[in-house]
Amino acid sequence: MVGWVEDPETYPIQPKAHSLEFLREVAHLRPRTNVIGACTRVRHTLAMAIHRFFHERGFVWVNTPIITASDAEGAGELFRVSTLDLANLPRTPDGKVDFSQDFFGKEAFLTVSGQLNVETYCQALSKVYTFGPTFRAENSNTSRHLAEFWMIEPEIAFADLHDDATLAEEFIKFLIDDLLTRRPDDMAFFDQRIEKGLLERLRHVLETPFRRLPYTEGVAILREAQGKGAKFEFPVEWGKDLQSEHERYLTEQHFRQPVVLMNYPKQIKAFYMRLNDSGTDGAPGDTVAAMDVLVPGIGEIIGGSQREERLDVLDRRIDEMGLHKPDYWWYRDLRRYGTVPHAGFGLGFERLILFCTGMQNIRDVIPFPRAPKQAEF
RNA sequence: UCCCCGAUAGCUCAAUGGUAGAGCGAGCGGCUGUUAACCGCUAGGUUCCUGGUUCGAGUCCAGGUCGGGGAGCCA
Repeated sequence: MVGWVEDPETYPIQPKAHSLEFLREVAHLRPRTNVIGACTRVRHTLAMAIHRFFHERGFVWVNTPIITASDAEGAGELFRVSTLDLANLPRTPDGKVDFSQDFFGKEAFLTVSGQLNVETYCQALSKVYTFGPTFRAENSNTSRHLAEFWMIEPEIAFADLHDDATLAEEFIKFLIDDLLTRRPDDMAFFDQRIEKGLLERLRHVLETPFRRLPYTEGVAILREAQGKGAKFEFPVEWGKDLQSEHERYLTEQHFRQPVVLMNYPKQIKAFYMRLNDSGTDGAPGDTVAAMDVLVPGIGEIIGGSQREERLDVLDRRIDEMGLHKPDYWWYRDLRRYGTVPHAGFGLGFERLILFCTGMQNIRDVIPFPRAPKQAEF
């Protein structure tokens, strides 16, 4: 140890319990505390395990770009990347900002997902994944959202939705098992101080097969539960997305185990998800091969799908959703020049850490959280 | 962005509209084979900001800022 605390009167970290809220305000000093230290080691261990899981199975890590010119998924607000002088913006004749004079010669943003990019490498290398930072400019003020977070997105060729679900289940179980084996000290700490019963919860996930069921059946179960007196704030109706309370009822009350919900109504899912045959799983309307993995205590932790490989169907979906087809020219090319069925999913790294540690606030499991009005350190 | 709650000493929190306190921490001294120990003394405050009501505001009112919980969006 070098040096002394120059003024003990003002040194904020004391030999006593501090609130996590307070420690967030001293993010440059909080790594010296036991909780943040444990979170940081667990984060590292999980990151290593993620790479090992994929590497051992022949996946190739693809570094997708952080700066992108396409709002690929249409998912969420984007952070703009620009070198234009904000005080003196170049204008086109009709008064709009002239982005042709910007650094990239067009509008550019921070990525919201590496998925569309990683699909291009999936078409060549079969088993690939991304693991890197992702950005959402949404004004989300919750304990589960960050403006900058890390995401894991595997993509596998010659695979359908069930292959995807199997990969997701093996992935989650591998990570939990690896973490319990390599960090028993930190995990005992979390079990004792952060969430009583954490180890039991994780072992239960490890030992229980994930329950797969169609969205349509999930809706039926929820409506039946309502008939028996279960109260939900939001209505349960086929064709609407399930609310957090519905997802948590299924995984925490009804099944008491991880649940993979599959085959959602097409109108609530993204354009690139593969259209199912009409009536799949007895659905009253058209569905797509999408899945959400729900776990007790967190709710949705993984979202994935089989991708639409048929160009004519893909084009119809792009039109239906009012998207601008020319923006997706290279994504469509993947179908024009030979393609294979493929599938993948996305997992928020910090949400995984919450799930594995019992920590409550996502801002405590990333070293320097970025959120609305928060970028101090 | 919406709903609810909050902001007072370094930290965690008290304070019927009437002199701002405690515990912990800190400094000094004492005691003690201590383990988040004990005793005494001392220092430490623009009560988040702006405005308003009032003889008088930490307290009541309005607006704002920031934080927490929940929701939406989603990962």
